[in-house]
Amino acid sequence: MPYFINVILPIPLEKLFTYSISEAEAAFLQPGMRVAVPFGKSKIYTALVYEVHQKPPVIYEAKEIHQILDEAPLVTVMQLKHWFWIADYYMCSVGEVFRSAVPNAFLLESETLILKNKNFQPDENELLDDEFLVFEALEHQSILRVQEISAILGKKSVLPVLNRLLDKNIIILKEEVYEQYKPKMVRYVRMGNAYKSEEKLEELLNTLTRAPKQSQVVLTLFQLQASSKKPIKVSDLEVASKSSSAIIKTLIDKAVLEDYFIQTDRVVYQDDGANESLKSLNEYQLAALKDIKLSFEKNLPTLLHGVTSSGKTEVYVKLIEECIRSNKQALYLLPEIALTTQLISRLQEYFGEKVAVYHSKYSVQERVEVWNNVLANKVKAQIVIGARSALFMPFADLGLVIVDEEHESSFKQYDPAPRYHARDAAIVLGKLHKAKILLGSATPSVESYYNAQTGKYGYASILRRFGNVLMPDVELVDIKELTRKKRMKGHFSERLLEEITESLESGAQVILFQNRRGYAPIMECTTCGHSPQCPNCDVSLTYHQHKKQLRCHYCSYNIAVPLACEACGSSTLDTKGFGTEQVEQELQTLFPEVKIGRMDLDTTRGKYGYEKIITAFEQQEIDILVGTQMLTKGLDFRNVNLVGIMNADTLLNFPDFRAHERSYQLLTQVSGRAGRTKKRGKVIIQSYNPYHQILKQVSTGDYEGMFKEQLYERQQYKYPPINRIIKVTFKHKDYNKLNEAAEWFTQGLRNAFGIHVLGPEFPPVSRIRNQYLKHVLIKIPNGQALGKTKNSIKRIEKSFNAISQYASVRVIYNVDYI
DNA sequence: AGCACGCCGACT
DNA sequence: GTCGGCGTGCTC
Repeated sequence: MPYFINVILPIPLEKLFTYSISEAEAAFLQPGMRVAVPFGKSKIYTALVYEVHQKPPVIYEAKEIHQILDEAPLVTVMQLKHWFWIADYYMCSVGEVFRSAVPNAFLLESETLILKNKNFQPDENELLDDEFLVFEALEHQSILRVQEISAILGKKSVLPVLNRLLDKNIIILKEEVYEQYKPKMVRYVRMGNAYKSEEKLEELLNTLTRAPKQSQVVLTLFQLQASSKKPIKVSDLEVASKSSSAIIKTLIDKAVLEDYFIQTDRVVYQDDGANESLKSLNEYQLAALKDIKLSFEKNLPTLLHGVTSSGKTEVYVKLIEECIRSNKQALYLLPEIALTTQLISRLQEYFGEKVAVYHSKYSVQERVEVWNNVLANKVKAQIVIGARSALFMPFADLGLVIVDEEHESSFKQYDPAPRYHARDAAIVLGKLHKAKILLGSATPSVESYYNAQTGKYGYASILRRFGNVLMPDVELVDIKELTRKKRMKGHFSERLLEEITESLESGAQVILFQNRRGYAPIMECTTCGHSPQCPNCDVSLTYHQHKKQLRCHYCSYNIAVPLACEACGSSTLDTKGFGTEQVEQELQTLFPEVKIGRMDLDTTRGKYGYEKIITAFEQQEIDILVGTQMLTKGLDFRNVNLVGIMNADTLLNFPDFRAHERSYQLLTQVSGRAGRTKKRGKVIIQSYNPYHQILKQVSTGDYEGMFKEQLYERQQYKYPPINRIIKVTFKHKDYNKLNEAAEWFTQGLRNAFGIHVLGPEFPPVSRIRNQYLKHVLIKIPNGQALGKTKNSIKRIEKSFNAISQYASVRVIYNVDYI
């Protein structure tokens, strides 16, 4: 009786693939185990077993699997269920979910190796030049990679040569699969077998009298062994004996010492014994906690609306504590940029090594370790804290899901697929596990607040700051008037400068917010009006003074700053607009004595770039910190009492229906950085339009007002949360083909959904990396069945792809587009 | 998505 | 004449 498995491959194809297996393999394999399978003509992929069965495929012959990679399932059945939900809801393949859900190290791929055929002696004279080169290389090195052959021959196309050699029986090809994950081994040392007895040892020490360094090492090893029974690390021995690795190596070579390896975990928690007990909650936190629990009893996901600095984290900690007490796992999701050492070490103080961190800056191996620990339901990974991808951990028994900064748009993955919203996917995950779900924010998204109002979510709030610190005093400054009267110093109003001076004099720190990096977004010739453009994208190049470059923020194209206008040749180049670099520079001119730091994408590269700036600011080595929206998240600086927003208008005028909501959130969050201790903080918002409703709502902390207004507008224009939206993007390098294709597809959509289809339209940046883009928005009324709608869209796509000239146009779906 | 196959222009 | 450009179709 034949056996088969259906597997998930990490590729963007809708279907599962069927492979044949032996009876023994069928008895062994379970859903969630990995197998290596041949795919296409030459590739071997890692696939995940979805089901084992006995139904032979009808229209094709199933290939055999290459090998089994796991002894036990790596992925749980619950996860598979969750993956299928994500694939279905966000309109992508399960394979794509698979690809982004597991650590990269689990997805080994094959590499073609070229080996010499030892059973065959060719006549060298019959070989062509390039064939001989490869043959000769194989005489020296028995295994070659395709890439190496390409280097030997000095050309790219090696396949024809390899095929000829293959025909002549000179070489054999081998697909090698390799595990990327190697457990970390620590090297230990002990005495060699020959020297275990005391007399031998004495003999040894006598022979070593002329090698004092070596005998020192041996003696130190004895001391170390005497003081502790534990194995001795080579590195420890080296330090303790004040010797070098060369000396130890000599001893190992002489078999006096012997080294050996033990596997260890890379992620080591340093317990400094400062297990701080949880601060007791104040009355407002307690009240919120009570409300949360009431709503948990009704099995509702619950929104915790707590103003900035109200102590939401303490409430989370209480809930986590209860969760782990009942021996369940907890998931704590945060936006990437809020995952600071500050917060992690705080949690580790409470929960010690039970906390596992999972995010993109961790190495492949570290991620594998967290994965394995969660899968085995180990105590040391009972609490997983991480950015959005942490929700893909293989939880065995999840009891609590917390999504902090719930409103953050970075929870939505933009590229590549799956374009999921971590908050919503986490809610679904939580429901699968029957876990408690808490969303927290100082400025909830309109969606979540709406859900709380309509009873889909429970609701709890903390509307006081911790320790009764007052909300900051927000002052709006009209820079339109001031600019007209020429009373601005660069981009600073007098009011802002006054406040900065005052703050610095009182020894406090200042944060300045400008949501644009670089020096100026545009460089322009004042003679002819020409501005340098990116050759690959439809944008002006941004001027970065620090590096004396013009850069494209979309494709990283860059050139040196030109001395003269490339269009008319005049040297009248000027800049338009301003970014963080310029703010920093002006500030330095205005306050020459003051230390200024800048925090944006350009200064936070590298694993610890971000940390360094934050630490410097914390330790008050920096007086004024200029930055982009990176500043907004979860940073807790005690000594900041002034926050300045250089220009609120770029935010407000962003062409998107969420621009106002987002401005409110961003401005409120930045403002929240001011005055976190006793003294009341001050916020200055500069704007050309200080009478804007949103700015007023920010200054009075009127969330409710903002929400009502936004909801009204969304109702009027049929946007979320009233309707769902799916954004369809078309992408192609040929402008005309893209237009035609988008038009064709949209017509199909209009036939199906009528007026609920908007577009096609070019986005503000209509070409990126030489690919033109066009968007279509589909609004789906609440009553309309989502599944059916998606099916109709997929049907339209099918007939679209059947038109050969359109087939090369990429179609990208973004469900619940943000 | 890869990757092979196949058909066309530009160079040793 | 080959090399490599990319358009097309397929993957159990």
